[in-house]
Amino acid sequence: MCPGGTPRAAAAAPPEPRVTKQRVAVGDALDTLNDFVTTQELHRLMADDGASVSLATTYRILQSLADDGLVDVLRNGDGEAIYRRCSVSAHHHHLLCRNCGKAVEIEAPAVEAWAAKTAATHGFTSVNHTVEIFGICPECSAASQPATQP
Amino acid sequence: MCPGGTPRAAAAAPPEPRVTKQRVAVGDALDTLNDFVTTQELHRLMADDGASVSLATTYRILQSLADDGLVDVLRNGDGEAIYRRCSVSAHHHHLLCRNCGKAVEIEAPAVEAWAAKTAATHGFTSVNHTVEIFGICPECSAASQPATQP
DNA sequence: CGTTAGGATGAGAAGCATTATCAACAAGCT
DNA sequence: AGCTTGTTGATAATGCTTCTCATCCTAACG
Repeated sequence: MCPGGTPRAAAAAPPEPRVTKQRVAVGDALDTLNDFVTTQELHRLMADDGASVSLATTYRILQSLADDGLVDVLRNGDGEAIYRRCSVSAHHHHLLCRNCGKAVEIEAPAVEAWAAKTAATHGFTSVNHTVEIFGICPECSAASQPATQP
Repeated sequence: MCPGGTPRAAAAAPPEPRVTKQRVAVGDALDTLNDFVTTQELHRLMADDGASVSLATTYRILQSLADDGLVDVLRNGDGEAIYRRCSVSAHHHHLLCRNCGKAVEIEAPAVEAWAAKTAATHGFTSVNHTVEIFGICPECSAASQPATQP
């Protein structure tokens, strides 16, 4: 996820993207969110908010932000890419509610170490890993089990 | 992945799928493989092998097998579903080569425990998790780094 | 401050994986 | 053998993501 997987040789000049209103709109929209969203969801949110950014551009900008490590990317159960601006830039993982999308950032140094050690044991290099936990958060759990018929 | 997320009430009779030649073909094809494949890849492999199973059916059968926990499913970096018949039926994870697709099955009781504890701490229920490690295996690593210019 | 070059955008088409549809077929049972 | 019902195959449909290209706008320059 966050870790840079872009071994771009330090040769070409850093092509900084231009500051356009669309880029700002996407950035603002991400700032108002605490949960992961798909590109399409973010696009609709911006449309509802008055900002008009085309879907194609939304895809482009989110991808660009992800490449630069400015947002976290992971995949939901359906294989769709979901994005979120995370508060911590360090490597971390998530505990996600399958129902409402609520996300909790978690850190697990022990897991990091385990992953690195396991990979090394098998001789793997250029390693990265995905560790995500999906479940039902307390609120959704309470809401969806109001009456349990026998 | 493997864990059954199908809280199907124990009421309906167990609808065992019929033994058709297509199902057998998919099973055989999976047995000859040691690595994860996409549905499309498996479909082409079977076609090359003389077995003619339609693409739609391949999708159906793989999904069915996955539902029954007979094969492992996970997502590659592109979000595509990839399948593999695993030797151990217990819950486990994988160390995957990004280059050649080689997969190593790994077990991590400590990680399981950590995931369960973390979820419980935040009050999450119906929890499952994904833990996959991607990297470059020793062989690919050696092959792609023949000469290291200073 | 006006001009300019090239990256960025928008709208729609295109690409691709996956799923749905539905008539024809065949596995398993009596 | 005959019947019932789950399966299959071919194709259409769906939906996410990427590509194309004419137009627009940012950033830099004169």
